[in-house]
Amino acid sequence: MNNSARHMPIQSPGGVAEEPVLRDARDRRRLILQEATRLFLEEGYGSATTNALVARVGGSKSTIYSYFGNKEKLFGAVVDHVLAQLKTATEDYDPPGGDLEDCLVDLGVKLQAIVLSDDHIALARMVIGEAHRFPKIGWIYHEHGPALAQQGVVDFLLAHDTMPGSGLEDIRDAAEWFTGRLIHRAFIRALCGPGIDADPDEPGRIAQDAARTFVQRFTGPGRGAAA
Amino acid sequence: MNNSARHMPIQSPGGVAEEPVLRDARDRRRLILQEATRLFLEEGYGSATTNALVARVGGSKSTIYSYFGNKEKLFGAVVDHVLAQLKTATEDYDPPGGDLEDCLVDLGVKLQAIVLSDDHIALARMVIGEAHRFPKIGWIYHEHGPALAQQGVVDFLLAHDTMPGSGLEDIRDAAEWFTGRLIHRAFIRALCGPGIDADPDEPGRIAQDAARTFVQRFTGPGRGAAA
DNA sequence: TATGTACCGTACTGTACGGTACACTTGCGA
DNA sequence: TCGCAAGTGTACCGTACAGTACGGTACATA
Repeated sequence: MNNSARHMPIQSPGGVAEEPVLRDARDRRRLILQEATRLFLEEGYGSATTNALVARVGGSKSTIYSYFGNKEKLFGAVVDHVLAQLKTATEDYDPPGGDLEDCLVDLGVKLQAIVLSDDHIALARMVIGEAHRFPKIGWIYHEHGPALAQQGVVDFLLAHDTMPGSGLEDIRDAAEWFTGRLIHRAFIRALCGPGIDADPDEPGRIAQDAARTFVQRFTGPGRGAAA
Repeated sequence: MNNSARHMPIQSPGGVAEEPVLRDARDRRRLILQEATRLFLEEGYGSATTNALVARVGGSKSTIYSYFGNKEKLFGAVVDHVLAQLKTATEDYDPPGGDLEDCLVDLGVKLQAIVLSDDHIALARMVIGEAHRFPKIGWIYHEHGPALAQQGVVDFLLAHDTMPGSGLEDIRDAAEWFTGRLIHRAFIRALCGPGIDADPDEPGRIAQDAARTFVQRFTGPGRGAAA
Protein backbone atom coordinates (compact mmCIF):
# COMPACT_ATOMS: atom_id res chain seq x y z
CA MET A 1 0.00 0.00 0.00
CA ASN A 2 1.05 3.44 -0.73
CA ASN A 3 0.81 5.59 2.32
CA SER A 4 3.12 8.30 1.21
CA ALA A 5 1.58 11.33 -0.34
CA ARG A 6 0.47 11.00 -3.86
CA HIS A 7 3.43 11.56 -6.04
CA MET A 8 3.95 15.06 -7.13
CA PRO A 9 6.15 15.75 -10.07
CA ILE A 10 8.70 17.35 -7.88
CA GLN A 11 11.21 19.16 -9.82
CA SER A 12 14.42 18.17 -11.38
CA PRO A 13 16.98 20.23 -9.58
CA GLY A 14 19.60 20.32 -12.25
CA GLY A 15 19.27 22.18 -15.12
CA VAL A 16 18.94 23.97 -18.21
CA ALA A 17 15.64 22.54 -19.26
CA GLU A 18 12.92 24.32 -17.44
CA GLU A 19 10.15 21.91 -16.84
CA PRO A 20 6.68 23.06 -17.50
CA VAL A 21 4.55 21.31 -14.92
CA LEU A 22 3.76 18.16 -16.80
CA ARG A 23 0.94 17.09 -14.57
CA ASP A 24 -0.81 15.61 -17.54
CA ALA A 25 0.30 12.03 -17.61
CA ARG A 26 0.27 11.88 -21.40
CA ASP A 27 3.62 13.61 -21.38
CA ARG A 28 5.09 10.96 -19.21
CA ARG A 29 7.39 9.70 -21.87
CA ARG A 30 8.73 13.13 -22.66
CA LEU A 31 9.41 13.83 -19.02
CA ILE A 32 11.21 10.55 -18.60
CA LEU A 33 13.35 11.25 -21.63
CA GLN A 34 14.13 14.72 -20.41
CA GLU A 35 15.20 13.59 -16.98
CA ALA A 36 17.09 10.64 -18.38
CA THR A 37 18.99 13.06 -20.57
CA ARG A 38 19.96 15.23 -17.62
CA LEU A 39 20.91 12.17 -15.63
CA PHE A 40 23.03 10.55 -18.32
CA LEU A 41 24.77 13.82 -19.13
CA GLU A 42 25.57 14.38 -15.50
CA GLU A 43 26.56 10.87 -14.51
CA GLY A 44 27.56 9.06 -17.67
CA TYR A 45 26.02 5.84 -18.84
CA GLY A 46 27.61 3.45 -16.40
CA SER A 47 27.01 5.51 -13.30
CA ALA A 48 23.46 6.51 -14.08
CA THR A 49 21.11 4.07 -12.45
CA THR A 50 17.51 3.40 -13.18
CA ASN A 51 16.64 3.96 -9.56
CA ALA A 52 18.19 7.39 -9.71
CA LEU A 53 16.06 8.09 -12.72
CA VAL A 54 12.95 7.03 -10.84
CA ALA A 55 13.95 9.33 -8.02
CA ARG A 56 14.08 12.23 -10.45
CA VAL A 57 11.05 11.51 -12.53
CA GLY A 58 8.84 10.35 -9.75
CA GLY A 59 6.57 7.47 -10.59
CA SER A 60 7.92 4.01 -10.99
CA LYS A 61 10.43 1.91 -12.79
CA SER A 62 7.67 -0.08 -14.39
CA THR A 63 6.54 2.92 -16.38
CA ILE A 64 10.03 3.65 -17.59
CA TYR A 65 10.52 0.09 -18.70
CA SER A 66 7.16 0.02 -20.39
CA TYR A 67 8.23 2.97 -22.50
CA PHE A 68 11.85 2.19 -23.24
CA GLY A 69 12.31 -1.52 -22.73
CA ASN A 70 15.74 -1.42 -21.21
CA LYS A 71 18.58 0.84 -20.28
CA GLU A 72 20.41 0.56 -23.58
CA LYS A 73 17.39 1.60 -25.56
CA LEU A 74 16.80 4.47 -23.20
CA PHE A 75 20.38 5.53 -23.75
CA GLY A 76 19.91 5.43 -27.49
CA ALA A 77 16.81 7.58 -27.20
CA VAL A 78 18.72 10.08 -25.09
CA VAL A 79 21.56 10.36 -27.57
CA ASP A 80 19.10 10.89 -30.40
CA HIS A 81 17.35 13.52 -28.36
CA VAL A 82 20.47 15.51 -27.56
CA LEU A 83 21.79 15.28 -31.09
CA ALA A 84 18.48 16.49 -32.42
CA GLN A 85 18.76 19.53 -30.19
CA LEU A 86 22.29 20.24 -31.36
CA LYS A 87 21.25 19.81 -34.94
CA THR A 88 18.49 22.31 -34.50
CA ALA A 89 20.97 24.74 -33.03
CA THR A 90 23.22 24.50 -36.08
CA GLU A 91 20.37 24.67 -38.55
CA ASP A 92 19.18 27.90 -37.05
CA TYR A 93 22.46 29.59 -37.81
CA ASP A 94 21.96 32.84 -39.63
CA PRO A 95 25.15 34.53 -40.77
CA PRO A 96 25.29 38.26 -40.19
CA GLY A 97 26.18 40.78 -42.83
CA GLY A 98 29.57 42.43 -42.93
CA ASP A 99 32.83 41.40 -44.44
CA LEU A 100 34.16 37.88 -44.52
CA GLU A 101 36.27 38.19 -41.42
CA ASP A 102 33.35 39.37 -39.33
CA CYS A 103 31.25 36.54 -40.64
CA LEU A 104 33.93 34.02 -39.82
CA VAL A 105 34.31 35.38 -36.32
CA ASP A 106 30.61 35.08 -35.83
CA LEU A 107 30.54 31.57 -37.20
CA GLY A 108 33.51 30.63 -35.07
CA VAL A 109 32.05 31.98 -31.86
CA LYS A 110 28.75 30.20 -32.42
CA LEU A 111 30.46 26.96 -33.30
CA GLN A 112 32.59 27.14 -30.20
CA ALA A 113 29.57 27.87 -28.09
CA ILE A 114 27.87 24.72 -29.28
CA VAL A 115 30.89 22.44 -29.26
CA LEU A 116 32.12 23.58 -25.88
CA SER A 117 28.70 23.76 -24.25
CA ASP A 118 28.35 21.68 -21.11
CA ASP A 119 25.72 19.51 -22.70
CA HIS A 120 27.75 18.74 -25.75
CA ILE A 121 30.90 18.02 -23.78
CA ALA A 122 28.99 15.70 -21.50
CA LEU A 123 27.46 13.95 -24.48
CA ALA A 124 30.78 13.59 -26.25
CA ARG A 125 32.39 12.18 -23.14
CA MET A 126 29.66 9.68 -22.71
CA VAL A 127 29.66 8.61 -26.32
CA ILE A 128 33.43 8.34 -26.48
CA GLY A 129 33.59 6.47 -23.23
CA GLU A 130 31.01 3.98 -24.42
CA ALA A 131 32.04 3.88 -28.07
CA HIS A 132 33.44 0.44 -27.66
CA ARG A 133 30.25 -0.89 -26.11
CA PHE A 134 27.94 1.02 -28.44
CA PRO A 135 29.80 1.42 -31.71
CA LYS A 136 26.65 2.40 -33.50
CA ILE A 137 26.06 5.30 -31.19
CA GLY A 138 29.62 6.44 -31.76
CA TRP A 139 28.92 6.48 -35.45
CA ILE A 140 25.63 8.32 -35.09
CA TYR A 141 27.23 10.92 -32.90
CA HIS A 142 30.06 11.42 -35.35
CA GLU A 143 27.73 11.90 -38.29
CA HIS A 144 25.36 14.22 -36.48
CA GLY A 145 28.07 16.04 -34.57
CA PRO A 146 31.62 16.56 -35.84
CA ALA A 147 30.95 15.59 -39.44
CA LEU A 148 27.91 17.81 -39.61
CA ALA A 149 29.79 20.76 -38.16
CA GLN A 150 32.56 20.23 -40.66
CA GLN A 151 30.08 20.21 -43.49
CA GLY A 152 28.52 23.35 -42.10
CA VAL A 153 31.81 25.19 -42.42
CA VAL A 154 32.28 23.90 -45.96
CA ASP A 155 28.82 25.11 -46.85
CA PHE A 156 29.59 28.47 -45.33
CA LEU A 157 32.76 28.85 -47.37
CA LEU A 158 30.91 27.85 -50.50
CA ALA A 159 27.97 30.13 -49.83
CA HIS A 160 30.27 33.09 -49.35
CA ASP A 161 32.33 32.21 -52.36
CA THR A 162 35.29 32.52 -50.08
CA MET A 163 37.79 30.79 -52.27
CA PRO A 164 36.65 31.42 -55.80
CA GLY A 165 38.13 29.09 -58.33
CA SER A 166 39.14 26.49 -55.78
CA GLY A 167 38.03 22.91 -56.07
CA LEU A 168 35.86 21.26 -53.48
CA GLU A 169 38.78 19.32 -52.10
CA ASP A 170 40.72 22.51 -51.38
CA ILE A 171 37.73 24.02 -49.71
CA ARG A 172 37.31 20.97 -47.54
CA ASP A 173 40.94 21.18 -46.54
CA ALA A 174 40.59 24.85 -45.72
CA ALA A 175 37.54 24.10 -43.62
CA GLU A 176 39.56 21.58 -41.69
CA TRP A 177 42.25 24.12 -41.05
CA PHE A 178 39.64 26.50 -39.73
CA THR A 179 37.83 24.08 -37.46
CA GLY A 180 41.05 22.50 -36.28
CA ARG A 181 42.35 25.85 -35.18
CA LEU A 182 39.05 26.92 -33.79
CA ILE A 183 38.20 23.91 -31.74
CA HIS A 184 40.83 21.26 -31.36
CA ARG A 185 42.70 22.36 -28.31
CA ALA A 186 39.77 23.65 -26.31
CA PHE A 187 37.68 20.62 -27.13
CA ILE A 188 40.29 18.13 -26.04
CA ARG A 189 40.90 20.10 -22.92
CA ALA A 190 37.23 20.20 -22.10
CA LEU A 191 36.92 16.47 -22.66
CA CYS A 192 39.75 15.84 -20.23
CA GLY A 193 37.96 17.61 -17.45
CA PRO A 194 36.58 20.88 -16.29
CA GLY A 195 38.71 23.74 -15.25
CA ILE A 196 41.94 22.68 -16.87
CA ASP A 197 43.73 25.88 -17.61
CA ALA A 198 40.43 27.65 -17.81
CA ASP A 199 40.58 31.01 -19.50
CA PRO A 200 37.14 32.33 -20.38
CA ASP A 201 38.56 34.85 -22.83
CA GLU A 202 40.46 32.31 -24.84
CA PRO A 203 37.69 31.02 -27.08
CA GLY A 204 36.97 34.54 -28.23
CA ARG A 205 40.60 35.24 -28.89
CA ILE A 206 40.97 32.04 -30.86
CA ALA A 207 37.89 32.78 -32.93
CA GLN A 208 39.41 36.15 -33.79
CA ASP A 209 42.73 34.60 -34.68
CA ALA A 210 41.11 31.84 -36.69
CA ALA A 211 39.04 34.29 -38.72
CA ARG A 212 41.78 36.86 -39.27
CA THR A 213 44.46 34.38 -40.11
CA PHE A 214 42.15 32.39 -42.30
CA VAL A 215 41.24 35.43 -44.36
CA GLN A 216 44.86 36.50 -44.62
CA ARG A 217 46.31 33.17 -45.60
CA PHE A 218 43.59 31.08 -47.16
CA THR A 219 41.61 33.53 -49.23
CA GLY A 220 42.37 36.12 -51.83
CA PRO A 221 45.27 36.09 -54.24
CA GLY A 222 48.41 34.05 -53.82
CA ARG A 223 46.84 30.92 -52.49
CA GLY A 224 47.27 28.91 -55.64
CA ALA A 225 48.17 25.27 -55.67
CA ALA A 226 51.53 23.98 -56.82
CA ALA A 227 54.46 23.30 -54.59
CA MET B 1 31.59 -9.83 10.31
CA ASN B 2 31.58 -13.36 9.19
CA ASN B 3 31.74 -15.91 11.93
CA SER B 4 30.31 -18.84 10.07
CA ALA B 5 33.23 -21.15 9.63
CA ARG B 6 31.83 -22.78 6.59
CA HIS B 7 34.24 -22.54 3.83
CA MET B 8 36.77 -25.31 3.69
CA PRO B 9 39.66 -24.55 1.49
CA ILE B 10 39.51 -27.57 -0.65
CA GLN B 11 42.91 -28.04 -1.87
CA SER B 12 44.63 -27.50 -5.06
CA PRO B 13 45.38 -30.93 -6.47
CA GLY B 14 49.09 -30.54 -6.52
CA GLY B 15 51.02 -27.78 -8.19
CA VAL B 16 49.19 -27.65 -11.45
CA ALA B 17 49.98 -24.07 -12.25
CA GLU B 18 52.15 -24.52 -15.28
CA GLU B 19 53.00 -20.94 -16.01
CA PRO B 20 55.36 -20.79 -18.94
CA VAL B 21 57.22 -17.54 -18.93
CA LEU B 22 58.04 -15.30 -16.01
CA ARG B 23 57.94 -18.14 -13.59
CA ASP B 24 60.34 -16.00 -11.67
CA ALA B 25 57.97 -14.41 -9.28
CA ARG B 26 60.03 -11.29 -8.76
CA ASP B 27 58.45 -9.79 -11.82
CA ARG B 28 54.99 -10.37 -10.51
CA ARG B 29 54.12 -6.74 -10.14
CA ARG B 30 55.36 -5.85 -13.57
CA LEU B 31 53.42 -8.67 -15.14
CA ILE B 32 50.26 -7.64 -13.35
CA LEU B 33 50.68 -4.06 -14.49
CA GLN B 34 51.33 -5.16 -18.03
CA GLU B 35 48.27 -7.35 -18.23
CA ALA B 36 46.13 -4.80 -16.44
CA THR B 37 47.17 -2.27 -19.04
CA ARG B 38 46.15 -4.53 -21.89
CA LEU B 39 42.91 -5.35 -20.15
CA PHE B 40 41.93 -1.77 -19.38
CA LEU B 41 42.84 -0.60 -22.86
CA GLU B 42 40.76 -3.33 -24.40
CA GLU B 43 37.76 -3.22 -22.12
CA GLY B 44 37.70 0.19 -20.53
CA TYR B 45 37.65 0.81 -16.82
CA GLY B 46 34.10 -0.15 -16.06
CA SER B 47 34.04 -3.35 -18.05
CA ALA B 48 37.40 -4.65 -16.97
CA THR B 49 36.92 -6.96 -14.02
CA THR B 50 39.44 -8.08 -11.50
CA ASN B 51 38.54 -11.68 -12.19
CA ALA B 52 39.35 -11.18 -15.85
CA LEU B 53 42.69 -9.80 -14.79
CA VAL B 54 43.36 -12.85 -12.67
CA ALA B 55 42.48 -15.04 -15.63
CA ARG B 56 45.11 -13.27 -17.71
CA VAL B 57 47.85 -12.94 -15.17
CA GLY B 58 47.39 -16.31 -13.58
CA GLY B 59 47.89 -16.44 -9.86
CA SER B 60 45.37 -15.01 -7.49
CA LYS B 61 43.45 -11.92 -6.71
CA SER B 62 45.11 -11.67 -3.32
CA THR B 63 48.42 -10.96 -4.96
CA ILE B 64 46.99 -8.23 -7.12
CA TYR B 65 45.34 -6.59 -4.16
CA SER B 66 48.46 -6.86 -2.10
CA TYR B 67 50.31 -4.88 -4.74
CA PHE B 68 47.76 -2.31 -5.78
CA GLY B 69 45.24 -2.04 -2.96
CA ASN B 70 42.13 -1.58 -5.07
CA LYS B 71 40.90 -1.18 -8.58
CA GLU B 72 41.14 2.59 -8.67
CA LYS B 73 44.76 2.59 -7.64
CA LEU B 74 45.49 -0.08 -10.20
CA PHE B 75 43.84 2.11 -12.80
CA GLY B 76 46.00 5.04 -11.79
CA ALA B 77 49.11 2.92 -12.11
CA VAL B 78 48.04 1.80 -15.56
CA VAL B 79 47.47 5.34 -16.78
CA ASP B 80 50.87 6.39 -15.46
CA HIS B 81 52.41 3.44 -17.18
CA VAL B 82 50.90 4.11 -20.59
CA LEU B 83 51.64 7.81 -20.43
CA ALA B 84 55.24 7.07 -19.53
CA GLN B 85 55.50 4.93 -22.63
CA LEU B 86 54.02 7.64 -24.82
CA LYS B 87 56.31 10.19 -23.30
CA THR B 88 59.30 8.05 -24.10
CA ALA B 89 58.11 7.78 -27.67
CA THR B 90 57.98 11.56 -28.05
CA GLU B 91 61.29 12.14 -26.34
CA ASP B 92 63.03 9.84 -28.72
CA TYR B 93 62.02 11.95 -31.66
CA ASP B 94 64.96 12.79 -33.84
CA PRO B 95 64.19 15.18 -36.69
CA PRO B 96 65.71 14.29 -40.02
CA GLY B 97 67.77 16.62 -42.15
CA GLY B 98 66.30 18.23 -45.22
CA ASP B 99 64.29 21.36 -45.73
CA LEU B 100 61.60 22.59 -43.41
CA GLU B 101 58.73 21.02 -45.28
CA ASP B 102 60.30 17.59 -45.18
CA CYS B 103 60.94 17.96 -41.49
CA LEU B 104 57.36 19.00 -40.84
CA VAL B 105 56.04 16.07 -42.81
CA ASP B 106 58.21 13.77 -40.78
CA LEU B 107 57.13 15.36 -37.52
CA GLY B 108 53.51 15.22 -38.61
CA VAL B 109 53.61 11.58 -39.59
CA LYS B 110 55.24 10.58 -36.33
CA LEU B 111 52.84 12.62 -34.28
CA GLN B 112 49.89 11.10 -36.06
CA ALA B 113 51.29 7.64 -35.54
CA ILE B 114 51.43 8.18 -31.81
CA VAL B 115 48.17 10.04 -31.40
CA LEU B 116 46.19 7.67 -33.59
CA SER B 117 47.82 4.50 -32.31
CA ASP B 118 45.41 1.93 -30.94
CA ASP B 119 46.90 2.19 -27.49
CA HIS B 120 46.63 5.93 -27.33
CA ILE B 121 43.08 5.98 -28.66
CA ALA B 122 42.06 3.36 -26.14
CA LEU B 123 43.71 5.32 -23.36
CA ALA B 124 42.12 8.58 -24.40
CA ARG B 125 38.71 6.98 -24.60
CA MET B 126 39.08 5.51 -21.19
CA VAL B 127 40.33 8.72 -19.61
CA ILE B 128 37.69 10.85 -21.28
CA GLY B 129 34.96 8.42 -20.36
CA GLU B 130 36.04 8.40 -16.75
CA ALA B 131 37.12 12.04 -16.52
CA HIS B 132 34.17 12.87 -14.40
CA ARG B 133 34.88 10.07 -11.95
CA PHE B 134 38.65 10.59 -11.97
CA PRO B 135 39.24 14.26 -12.65
CA LYS B 136 42.83 14.03 -11.56
CA ILE B 137 43.56 11.39 -14.14
CA GLY B 138 41.99 13.57 -16.80
CA TRP B 139 44.36 16.32 -15.81
CA ILE B 140 47.40 14.07 -15.76
CA TYR B 141 46.53 12.72 -19.18
CA HIS B 142 46.08 16.20 -20.57
CA GLU B 143 49.41 17.40 -19.30
CA HIS B 144 51.36 14.35 -20.38
CA GLY B 145 49.47 13.90 -23.63
CA PRO B 146 47.93 16.73 -25.61
CA ALA B 147 49.69 19.57 -23.82
CA LEU B 148 53.03 17.84 -24.14
CA ALA B 149 52.53 17.20 -27.83
CA GLN B 150 51.61 20.83 -28.36
CA GLN B 151 54.72 21.94 -26.57
CA GLY B 152 56.73 19.53 -28.69
CA VAL B 153 55.57 21.26 -31.85
CA VAL B 154 56.36 24.66 -30.38
CA ASP B 155 59.83 23.46 -29.50
CA PHE B 156 60.28 22.13 -33.00
CA LEU B 157 59.31 25.44 -34.54
CA LEU B 158 61.67 27.27 -32.22
CA ALA B 159 64.54 24.87 -32.78
CA HIS B 160 64.23 25.26 -36.54
CA ASP B 161 63.87 28.99 -36.31
CA THR B 162 60.83 28.55 -38.47
CA MET B 163 59.33 31.94 -37.86
CA PRO B 164 62.24 34.26 -37.23
CA GLY B 165 61.27 37.47 -35.56
CA SER B 166 57.95 36.18 -34.33
CA GLY B 167 56.98 36.31 -30.70
CA LEU B 168 56.33 33.23 -28.65
CA GLU B 169 52.63 33.83 -28.73
CA ASP B 170 52.56 33.82 -32.51
CA ILE B 171 54.58 30.65 -32.59
CA ARG B 172 52.19 29.01 -30.18
CA ASP B 173 49.29 30.02 -32.36
CA ALA B 174 51.02 28.67 -35.42
CA ALA B 175 51.67 25.40 -33.64
CA GLU B 176 47.98 25.15 -32.86
CA TRP B 177 47.12 25.69 -36.48
CA PHE B 178 49.47 22.91 -37.39
CA THR B 179 48.34 20.35 -34.84
CA GLY B 180 44.71 21.25 -35.33
CA ARG B 181 44.97 20.55 -39.02
CA LEU B 182 47.11 17.50 -38.50
CA ILE B 183 45.12 15.73 -35.89
CA HIS B 184 41.74 17.14 -35.04
CA ARG B 185 39.48 15.38 -37.46
CA ALA B 186 41.17 12.01 -37.43
CA PHE B 187 41.45 12.02 -33.66
CA ILE B 188 37.81 12.78 -33.07
CA ARG B 189 36.83 10.20 -35.62
CA ALA B 190 39.01 7.58 -33.99
CA LEU B 191 37.56 8.38 -30.58
CA CYS B 192 34.07 7.88 -31.92
CA GLY B 193 34.81 4.37 -33.01
CA PRO B 194 36.87 2.24 -35.27
CA GLY B 195 36.35 2.11 -38.97
CA ILE B 196 34.39 5.30 -39.40
CA ASP B 197 35.20 6.42 -42.88
CA ALA B 198 38.50 4.64 -42.66
CA ASP B 199 40.98 5.70 -45.28
CA PRO B 200 44.47 4.46 -44.51
CA ASP B 201 46.03 6.94 -46.90
CA GLU B 202 44.43 9.96 -45.37
CA PRO B 203 46.80 10.59 -42.48
CA GLY B 204 49.71 10.72 -44.89
CA ARG B 205 47.88 13.07 -47.19
CA ILE B 206 46.96 15.34 -44.32
CA ALA B 207 50.51 15.41 -43.01
CA GLN B 208 51.64 16.47 -46.49
CA ASP B 209 48.99 19.15 -46.68
CA ALA B 210 49.71 20.38 -43.18
CA ALA B 211 53.42 20.68 -43.86
CA ARG B 212 53.13 22.24 -47.31
CA THR B 213 50.41 24.66 -46.42
CA PHE B 214 52.11 25.58 -43.19
CA VAL B 215 55.33 26.44 -44.94
CA GLN B 216 53.52 28.40 -47.63
CA ARG B 217 51.30 30.41 -45.40
CA PHE B 218 52.88 30.62 -41.98
CA THR B 219 56.56 31.00 -42.71
CA GLY B 220 58.70 33.13 -44.91
CA PRO B 221 57.86 36.55 -46.24
CA GLY B 222 54.40 37.97 -46.20
CA ARG B 223 53.30 36.70 -42.85
CA GLY B 224 53.31 40.04 -41.12
CA ALA B 225 56.82 40.12 -39.72
CA ALA B 226 60.06 40.63 -41.54
CA ALA B 227 62.10 37.68 -42.64
C1' DT C 1 65.30 -28.82 9.91
C1' DA C 2 63.03 -24.56 10.92
C1' DT C 3 61.28 -20.17 9.57
C1' DG C 4 59.83 -16.26 6.93
C1' DT C 5 57.87 -14.52 2.76
C1' DA C 6 55.67 -14.21 -1.34
C1' DC C 7 52.23 -16.29 -3.66
C1' DC C 8 48.22 -19.41 -4.84
C1' DG C 9 43.23 -21.28 -4.95
C1' DT C 10 38.90 -20.91 -3.76
C1' DA C 11 35.02 -20.04 -1.22
C1' DC C 12 32.78 -16.34 0.58
C1' DT C 13 30.61 -11.52 1.81
C1' DG C 14 28.28 -7.44 0.84
C1' DT C 15 26.25 -4.68 -2.23
C1' DA C 16 24.63 -2.50 -6.30
C1' DC C 17 22.07 -2.81 -10.10
C1' DG C 18 19.01 -4.12 -14.12
C1' DG C 19 14.91 -5.94 -14.64
C1' DT C 20 10.24 -8.23 -13.25
C1' DA C 21 5.84 -9.35 -10.79
C1' DC C 22 1.94 -7.97 -9.05
C1' DA C 23 -1.51 -5.81 -6.56
C1' DC C 24 -3.33 -1.43 -6.41
C1' DT C 25 -4.95 3.41 -8.03
C1' DT C 26 -6.51 6.99 -11.08
C1' DG C 27 -8.63 9.29 -14.91
C1' DC C 28 -11.70 8.97 -18.53
C1' DG C 29 -15.12 7.77 -21.67
C1' DA C 30 -19.48 5.34 -22.49
C1' DT D 1 -21.65 2.93 -12.60
C1' DC D 2 -18.68 0.19 -14.96
C1' DG D 3 -14.63 -1.11 -17.57
C1' DC D 4 -10.30 -0.19 -19.19
C1' DA D 5 -5.83 1.68 -20.14
C1' DA D 6 -2.12 3.88 -18.10
C1' DG D 7 0.44 4.51 -14.29
C1' DT D 8 2.18 3.56 -9.40
C1' DG D 9 4.72 1.44 -5.28
C1' DT D 10 7.27 -2.00 -3.61
C1' DA D 11 9.07 -6.27 -2.91
C1' DC D 12 11.74 -9.26 -5.11
C1' DC D 13 15.05 -12.02 -8.33
C1' DG D 14 19.34 -13.08 -10.53
C1' DT D 15 23.66 -11.71 -11.42
C1' DA D 16 27.93 -9.40 -11.50
C1' DC D 17 31.43 -7.58 -9.22
C1' DA D 18 34.90 -5.55 -5.79
C1' DG D 19 37.06 -7.03 -2.18
C1' DT D 20 38.27 -10.49 1.84
C1' DA D 21 39.50 -14.70 4.46
C1' DC D 22 42.22 -18.21 5.05
C1' DG D 23 44.43 -22.53 4.54
C1' DG D 24 47.94 -24.26 1.83
C1' DT D 25 52.42 -24.24 -1.06
C1' DA D 26 57.16 -23.13 -3.01
C1' DC D 27 61.33 -21.65 -2.07
C1' DA D 28 65.10 -19.28 -0.24
C1' DT D 29 67.83 -18.60 3.65
C1' DA D 30 69.67 -19.65 8.17
